[in-house]
Amino acid sequence: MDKSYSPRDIESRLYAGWEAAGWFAPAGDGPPYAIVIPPPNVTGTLHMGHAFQHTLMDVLTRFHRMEGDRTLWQPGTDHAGIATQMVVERQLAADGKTRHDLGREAFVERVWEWKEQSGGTISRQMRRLGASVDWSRDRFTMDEGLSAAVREVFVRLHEEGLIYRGKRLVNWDPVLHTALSDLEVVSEPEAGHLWHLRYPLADGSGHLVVATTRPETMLGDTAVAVNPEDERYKHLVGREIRLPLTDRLVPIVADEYADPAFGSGCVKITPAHDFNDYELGKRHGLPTINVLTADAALNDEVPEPYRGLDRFEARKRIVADLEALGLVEKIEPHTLPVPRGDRSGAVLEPWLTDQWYVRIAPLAAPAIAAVEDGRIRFVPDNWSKTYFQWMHNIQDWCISRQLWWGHRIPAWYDADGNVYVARDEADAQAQATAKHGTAVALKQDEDVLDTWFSSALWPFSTLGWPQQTPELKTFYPTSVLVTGFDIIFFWVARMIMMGLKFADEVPFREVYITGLIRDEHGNKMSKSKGNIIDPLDLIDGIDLESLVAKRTSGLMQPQMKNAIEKATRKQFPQGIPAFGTDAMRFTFAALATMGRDIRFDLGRVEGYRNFCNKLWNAARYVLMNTEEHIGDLGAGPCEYSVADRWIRGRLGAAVTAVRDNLAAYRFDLASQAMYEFVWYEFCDWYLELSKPVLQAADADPAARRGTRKTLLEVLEGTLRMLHPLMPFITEEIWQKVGPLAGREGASVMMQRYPTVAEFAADAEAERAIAALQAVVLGIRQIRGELDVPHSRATPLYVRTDKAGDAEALASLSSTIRKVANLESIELVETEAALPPCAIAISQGRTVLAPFDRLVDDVSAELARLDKRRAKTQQERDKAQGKLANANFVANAPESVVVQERERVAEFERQLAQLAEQVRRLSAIAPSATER
RNA sequence: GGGUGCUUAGCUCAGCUGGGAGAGCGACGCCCUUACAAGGCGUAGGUCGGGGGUUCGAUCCCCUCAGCACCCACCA
Repeated sequence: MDKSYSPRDIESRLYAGWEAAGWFAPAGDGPPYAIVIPPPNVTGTLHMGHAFQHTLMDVLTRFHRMEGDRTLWQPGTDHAGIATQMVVERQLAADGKTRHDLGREAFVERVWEWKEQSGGTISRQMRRLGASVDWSRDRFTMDEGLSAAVREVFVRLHEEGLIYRGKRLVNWDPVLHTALSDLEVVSEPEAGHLWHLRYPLADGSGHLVVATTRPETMLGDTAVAVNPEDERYKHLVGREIRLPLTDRLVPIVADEYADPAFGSGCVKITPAHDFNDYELGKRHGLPTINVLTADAALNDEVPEPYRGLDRFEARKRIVADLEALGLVEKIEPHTLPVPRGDRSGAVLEPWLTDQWYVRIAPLAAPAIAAVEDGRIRFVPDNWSKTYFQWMHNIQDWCISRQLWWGHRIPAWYDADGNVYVARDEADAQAQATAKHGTAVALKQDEDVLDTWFSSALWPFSTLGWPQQTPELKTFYPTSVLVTGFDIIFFWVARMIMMGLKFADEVPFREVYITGLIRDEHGNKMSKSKGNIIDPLDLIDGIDLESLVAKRTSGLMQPQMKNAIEKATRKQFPQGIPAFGTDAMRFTFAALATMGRDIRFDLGRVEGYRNFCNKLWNAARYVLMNTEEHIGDLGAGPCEYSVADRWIRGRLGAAVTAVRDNLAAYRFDLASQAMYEFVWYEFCDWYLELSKPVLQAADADPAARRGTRKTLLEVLEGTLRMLHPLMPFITEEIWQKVGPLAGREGASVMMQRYPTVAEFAADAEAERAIAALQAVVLGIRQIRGELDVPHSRATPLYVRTDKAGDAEALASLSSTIRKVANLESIELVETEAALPPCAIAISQGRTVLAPFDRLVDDVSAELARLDKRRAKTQQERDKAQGKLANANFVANAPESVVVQERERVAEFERQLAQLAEQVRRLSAIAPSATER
């Protein structure tokens, strides 16, 4: 093995082997365990959020596979309607073309081509992550099977009256030319104005002042509203306004919607272009006058001079014209929420169009109940509140999109405008023929469905629904969904509704909501901020120039380039080193704390890269000490030392901790348990304790065999424990260690996950090693604080009050001497007869080393002792203070009081010892004490 | 307006049902001890955001204030 771990050479080789062997597919007859992947955009690339979530899903998948579960991680991709269509349209735009130049059929063909061309990227990247998805079951939302599921659901919902078509006000994107659902609207406050306009009364007796942020919509006004309780205007209700710039007379209506405290208390009402006005218009039977085109320019409903003007152009013109007429009272600056499309960024318009909707309340009720009664559990639980809040206020879902890329709505129209919803055209034709008594020409609806419509079916459509496939029976409901909070409404809620409706069961038992990966300053990672880190660059590394180029190319706002370049050069002066997949995965797991966003810290990755290296070198040590002796292992009896028995038990404890934490989705604590066991117990202690046995010339062969066996078995068990988090390095090492440890099988990934039964605790060994550790830590502390090198050997005296220490230390004395570099170790009853010593005190034990063997000057030791004294005194005073409180003694549980008393006694003992020590040392160096 | 988080060491974060404040990175000192300098050993550093309450006892429970972040709603 090489001296340091280099992930590059091994990772892709190992993955290819696993995949070729078919080990990612569900196997065996254990209990089913299934996760469906949140399908990434088929034309997308992997970002940090994917890498994070995929890591966690893979940890769960690999763990359950090793448990013997029939484990399926279902992969697939999403057609991502708008996003994908936009990409291809942008490509066309580069050639100066639009999709209309190609026509629908050719355009869709072109998108399929792009999908074929770029669709493999995300799969390749997932392979680099080690994701053990069952590629043989890879699905795409526009596969024929999944498309059939979409049509089936649409038709059934329509049959039940849960899908309807209607002319309603929708969020219209005038750039993309499509309707959007409420969820696709992002409203941010933006600076604007409030125009106070004078609307003359029809009888010429004066005017009302209305305040508006959208003066251009006035041409579509059909009323002015005042509050019914507003004394100022009560008498005007029912009278009319002469709408400026038009000839129209509009009524003054009374409605609660008008807030007397806002502006003048009068509101202009434009039912065709405002959601609130639309509702008000319905209440009052007002006409709706649509004054906008699909491009959000003024249409022919408005007076001639304004026709064809863009909405913002029209705004200027109308305000100017009103000003000329003396009808503008004042203009105030005003901050208002501006609705924009989440993809296009265009300012949206409420616009009257025919759209398809899902009547959602009947679907929402059972979905709410499923979470309320615990059939679905959110982790962390507080996300269920978010879910409930949205579900209780849910609005009908606009599912039609005026796009070309997506599932075409399965509805056909005849010449009379009758609609036939059907699974296919033949069925629609049959319906039409029945109605008309003869075959008629039909035309399919031009619209496609919202991408999330097909995503909502993902947990069962990928398993073959509506066929009752064996996979569906086995793996539905799936075990857990791992996803981000940002798509709880878009996706999670809708899967629950559709799953309950069509698969008769919840789609998953648990929903683990991950935090969002942010940069080191807590900012969202985004291309435009230039703070993106490509997960593959963490794995393979990247030099500074390439990183800068990557971050500054293709920017939407080129003026950001310099700032981004500067920040990047400052943050990564050396670029990013190659950390390897396992280090990155371990980092994600370690950062996966509950309910919190994650600031991605490169320092952590480096730390876990070092951890990989540590494991690698520990394995080197084990192999160096066992490989040549493998034949001897079975050649005679084995004798297991205290340390051997201890480390087995410690591994068992770590396994328990990992299992418990994985069950609770505490990936952070699971990774911590792994880290601490490997580094602090296995490497720092056990490997050191094994050296005296293996290296001493006179060691007992049986003891050597015991230690060699333990090294192999504990390392092998450790590799299995680590494998779900660090698949590559564990596999690489296991290929050598597994067979030596007597394991059969071709891969660690197909081994059983370790159990506590394999690595049982040994209380006696724990006690003995605790004594050993106390002694070793004592002399280390003395040497460390006195700046004495480890190489300076010394005799050591130990005084102990702990039962069993004497035997333990006696039996371990040669080991301790070697590990701590001691000339001798001797148990003493009293310190009186000892030479002047440096001292280290721990609970119940005192370690002493003749200080003249360590340092020349006693003052250093006296300074040490004084620091210790101050610290100990502080602790004692604190404990004593508690006991001085009569209420504490009276009310606290007996055990707590006893514990506190014992602490005081222990501190007193230590203080006395320190004082005695000072006295003795001062005797040889009086000058030092008189300082 | 409604809701949800967060505030603990210089930085990034743990801290389970209230009883002696932890880790990683960074800092400092010593050590090239034949698995590992991507290492070993040791040390320093915190009034747990402020205030109040409950309690014998609060980082933890309650109230309140401040700051930060996010989600939903959207008074023209």
